[in-house]
Amino acid sequence: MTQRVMQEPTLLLLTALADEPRHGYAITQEIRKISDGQVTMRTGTLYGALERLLKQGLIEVHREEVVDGRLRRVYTLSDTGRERLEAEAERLAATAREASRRLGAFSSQATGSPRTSAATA
Amino acid sequence: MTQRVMQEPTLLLLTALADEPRHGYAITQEIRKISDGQVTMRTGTLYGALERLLKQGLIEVHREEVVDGRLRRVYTLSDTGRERLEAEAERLAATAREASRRLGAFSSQATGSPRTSAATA
DNA sequence: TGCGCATATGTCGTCAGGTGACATATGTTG
DNA sequence: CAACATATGTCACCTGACGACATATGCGCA
Repeated sequence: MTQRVMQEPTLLLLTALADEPRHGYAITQEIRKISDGQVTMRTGTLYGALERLLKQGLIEVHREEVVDGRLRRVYTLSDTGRERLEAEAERLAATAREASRRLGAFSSQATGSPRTSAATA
Repeated sequence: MTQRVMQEPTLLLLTALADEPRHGYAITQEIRKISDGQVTMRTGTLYGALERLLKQGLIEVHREEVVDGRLRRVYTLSDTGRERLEAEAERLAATAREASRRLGAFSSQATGSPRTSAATA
């Protein structure tokens, strides 16, 4: 099946829906909070992603409410989305761990020249 | 500077160079190992990424050797690349942690197998 | 009264980066 | 000698993120 690896903005979006349902604008605010102010999801990314994730069944429309005469859609994680987010988070953590481990492994042997010394040129 | 967030294949590539210098094909094999057999980096991604990362100064040509009459380039992480990888790994870990935390917060009220119990009104 | 800002949803063109298919060449093994 | 691992490389295509723009309401304040 080899599905494409989820990108971070998408992952942040799903994370923003992990604890409770939210509507679009609230999601952008939540993402800013999650990323400690580092990531501002533009509406172009947001609404495109929402549509895509709906189609993929990772999120669902929790309810629709009318506020000030305008339709507001509140989204929620689907069961599939929840499972997927769990898997992605785990995989991401593993990748990050491995990167840190290797970086640490290197710095521990300090400036040791790589085993394979210059073999011609 | 608002640089684009690094994608996972790129991060895996840098990780594959974190402990010791490697040439292209060795990198793909290492990535497979790192990802526990889940990610196979195609040559299209690989050589494109290598060129890009060279241009960005995140990796360097460690040495060039001639094997079987063919040029083989061995790449290594630059100091910048090492710092960048550290930062990315940290950020990734934080994101993954936050996702898990929120998922956990939710599942604490609905622990057990993810049932399709649509309690959502 | 109206100006700017936060809130709020949405569209569209552009672009970076990843994917998959293809090309090419040597060494090894059955 | 066929098939496969090793090895480097190109290219067209597509997805998804980005940035700019459009639009509309409520609210504070000058």
